[in-house]
Amino acid sequence: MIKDVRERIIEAAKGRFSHFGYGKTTMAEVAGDCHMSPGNLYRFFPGKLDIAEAIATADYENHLAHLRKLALAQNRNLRERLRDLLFEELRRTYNKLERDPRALEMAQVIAHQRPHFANWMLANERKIIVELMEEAARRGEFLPPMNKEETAEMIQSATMKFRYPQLWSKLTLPKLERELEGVLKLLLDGLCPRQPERNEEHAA
Amino acid sequence: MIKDVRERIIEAAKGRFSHFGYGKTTMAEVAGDCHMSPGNLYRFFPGKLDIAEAIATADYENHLAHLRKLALAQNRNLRERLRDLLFEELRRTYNKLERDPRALEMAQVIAHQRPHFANWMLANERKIIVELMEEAARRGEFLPPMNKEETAEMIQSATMKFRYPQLWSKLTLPKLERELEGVLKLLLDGLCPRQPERNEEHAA
DNA sequence: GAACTGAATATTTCGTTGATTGTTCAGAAA
DNA sequence: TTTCTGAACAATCAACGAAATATTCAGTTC
Repeated sequence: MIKDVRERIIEAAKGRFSHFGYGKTTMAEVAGDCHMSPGNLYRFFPGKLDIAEAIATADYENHLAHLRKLALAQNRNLRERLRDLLFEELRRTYNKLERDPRALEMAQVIAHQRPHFANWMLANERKIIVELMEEAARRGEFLPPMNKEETAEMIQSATMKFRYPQLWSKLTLPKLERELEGVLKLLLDGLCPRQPERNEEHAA
Repeated sequence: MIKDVRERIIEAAKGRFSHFGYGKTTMAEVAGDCHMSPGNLYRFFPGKLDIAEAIATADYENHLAHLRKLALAQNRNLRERLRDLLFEELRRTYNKLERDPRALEMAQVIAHQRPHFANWMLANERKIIVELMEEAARRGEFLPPMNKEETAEMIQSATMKFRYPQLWSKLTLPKLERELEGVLKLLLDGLCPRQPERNEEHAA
């Protein structure tokens, strides 16, 4: 049962990080779990943070595949698929933190030290939203003429609150879901019907 | 020229806070500026943080009055007034931070030590959005049947990103405005026309 | 007695130091 | 040659005493 060394390191680190937290885990411990010296870890990863990033990346890519399935589900229409997508993201974040509060520490460390990581996640999800809309167009579901990339960006903007646990301030999952439901309804249906705009001088 | 003592304290503190920052300002200095002893400050404020809160409150109530004017402007319709409102909030936050980076420190201290303060601000603005919609209904502008309180909450949810500079990550004001413009358009017009929903089992 | 002082006290912040831990690398092991 | 070790080094952290500062209050002033 010889696993790839890199994989063994990741497994060991995953166990330590989720048991004791990122900060309280030492490279020596991870190395010890793998029956190797600390120095040897650096042949496989540039540093401790990169181990955490590898763990997060693998986990996230899993999630991403799941999201893509929801976004392209055959038996559901545009609204339903967008809803499934956004709800799933919210639930995953919420449940992960609920089950394992130490996940928050890792998320924060990575977000702080590797700002590009959060951007990369957002870009991935935006791509899925675009695919979702393209698929809808292909199926003949009605969509107003629009720039799909831009629309996806706006959908993300409008649902930003549900991606940052720091903004949730004690709200329970049901309350968050109710709120997301409301935002989504507004995004899909609009507050008021289209009407001729008088002019556009404000945005300059 | 005898000003109310409380007012003089606030003025002195405002000067110190915006010059040197909240953390670098001592009660002794504020007292000195008012030609009084540190102890005397406590006859007018329970503590240092309360002086900061008083400053923020006064400043914010000013802003609020301005927002209300925009929200109820006679010569503009629902869309335009909502737009004016949300843009003004964004611009105010952006400009305040741009002009005076020390404002961020105060905002953060207050938000952290007095969580109710941020909630109070949100509630005030929500109230204005409700008034805006009620006024629109009164003027005969079309609005779909809906709970106005709840709709206002959702509008706030969807524009949360524009209230938290920490989420802006280097975006310039024009870029933020473009983004708010897009979100607003989506909120008002909707992504796709209403259609019968098949069922509602997801939210459970 | 109401307004205020300023020294005393309680709390927080700060800088230093020792210990811990991340990282490197010269060389051993295979 | 490739893989790995472990001691050396550098960066970070935690503890703790000292200084700074917020807050209190017995007493003074008017």
